[in-house]
Amino acid sequence: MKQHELYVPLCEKCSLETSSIFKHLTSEEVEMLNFEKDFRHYKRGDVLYREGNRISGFYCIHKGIIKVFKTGFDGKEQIIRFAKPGEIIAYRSVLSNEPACTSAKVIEDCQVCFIPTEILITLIKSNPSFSLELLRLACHELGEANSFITDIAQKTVRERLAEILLLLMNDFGIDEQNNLKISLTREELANIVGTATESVIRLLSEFKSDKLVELNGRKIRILNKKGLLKISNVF
Amino acid sequence: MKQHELYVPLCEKCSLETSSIFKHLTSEEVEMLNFEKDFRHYKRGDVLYREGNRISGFYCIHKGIIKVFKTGFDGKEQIIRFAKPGEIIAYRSVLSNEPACTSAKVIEDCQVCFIPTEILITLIKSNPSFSLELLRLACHELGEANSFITDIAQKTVRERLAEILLLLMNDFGIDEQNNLKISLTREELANIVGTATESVIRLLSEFKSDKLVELNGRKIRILNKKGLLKISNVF
DNA sequence: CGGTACGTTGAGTCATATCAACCATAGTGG
DNA sequence: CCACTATGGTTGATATGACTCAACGTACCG
Repeated sequence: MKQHELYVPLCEKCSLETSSIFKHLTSEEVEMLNFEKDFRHYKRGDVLYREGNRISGFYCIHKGIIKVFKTGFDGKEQIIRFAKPGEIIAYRSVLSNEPACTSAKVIEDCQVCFIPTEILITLIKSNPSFSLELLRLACHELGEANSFITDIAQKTVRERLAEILLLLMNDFGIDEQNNLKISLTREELANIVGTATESVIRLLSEFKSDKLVELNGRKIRILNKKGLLKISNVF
Repeated sequence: MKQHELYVPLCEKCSLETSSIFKHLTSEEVEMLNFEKDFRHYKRGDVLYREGNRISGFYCIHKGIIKVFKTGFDGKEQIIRFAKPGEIIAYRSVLSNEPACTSAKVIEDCQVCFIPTEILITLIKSNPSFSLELLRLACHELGEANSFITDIAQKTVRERLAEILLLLMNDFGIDEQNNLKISLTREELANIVGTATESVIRLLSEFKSDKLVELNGRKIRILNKKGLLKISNVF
């Protein structure tokens, strides 16, 4: 633990790099954040919090990737979103004053800052620009949720899978060989799309036959973006 | 128009009755609202705004019911939520600074107050309690959206229909004969559940055979709440 | 080496969508 | 007043997308 303290990232630097919601804080407020926050490390598979928990603060991702999901009736996960560096999670439960309605699990080893509820409330009360920024964020996420609802309700699994591949490409990028940078199990893919693992596998290999993607274990190389776009019916 | 001015509801009274997000405003702020807002009437079928529009303010419902929906790829509506007296719509687009991602149409004749964007921003900047209230609202809606996503992704149409009936019962209430107070076409029901009109019709008549509901045109009488609850797999 | 987690494929089933026809109702215009 | 049209509701027949179940391969790990 001790040795980590040296590496604790400074919020002022961090927010410059990530253009995060903290960009409008005064230097005193940033200092307070630096002082009050708790820097933590997590490994793939670690759980940050679980549905039903009361949470005493929110998390700002500094490094790594986290999946935020809900557990359905029969125990099946539904992935709601991912959080990557610069993004925050668990603020929803904290602000709506409800127990967490999602769980958060590490996909890629993480470094995160934990910021207690009181600090969040203090900032909201003292800095209107920060409030507005948070509101924008929440409203933006709400818009994305609405689109997702419409997609799941109306599109076929095939369309959704194509769309998700493109979305992952936009959100996490691709390497030099056009491989998706984010690495997910087939089950996780299924849990985003909202389908069975087997269906994802079958559709992926269809996409492969159609020269839309190339598969190497969990590596997915995007060969034909336009083709996927066409299948996904996004406009 | 002139004659309506007499009937313009006062925000101070309104917010007492509906315990709306405006409850923490100062009396000067309420006065400003009263002065700046525009009181409007709409009839069933009227459209308040459409997807893609830039909106110059948000609406607070005083009377009536509005459906908020997205239009999918093939023109099919997906109902995202309803708004009833005391609730506000379109604040999402205004705050996230994006064009509307939904449309809003009147289900039951409406009286609404239209409040310009500037006023909203002014209030957020000047009154932190109001910001917090708005944040709570947005976060709460986000939580509901997340549940809805999980439901649509994982439950059968049958389960969802049962769930929606109960939800409509909670949100809009029932009359003395246990009839749902809200009156929707079969198509609208389908567009909430995310299914085909014919499927809703068939399932409703199954529910009827199973003595769970009684049907009289658009009137739906809830006969067996526990039965529906069991089908819906809500816990 | 056995165990565990993940990936793949095949076969069979079922829920749900689609297509088509038909009825009821109400509003419209000539 | 009647034909006309539009809208909503219902039912039946048929097609099929997607799920489930089951078996098996692969790889990594202690």
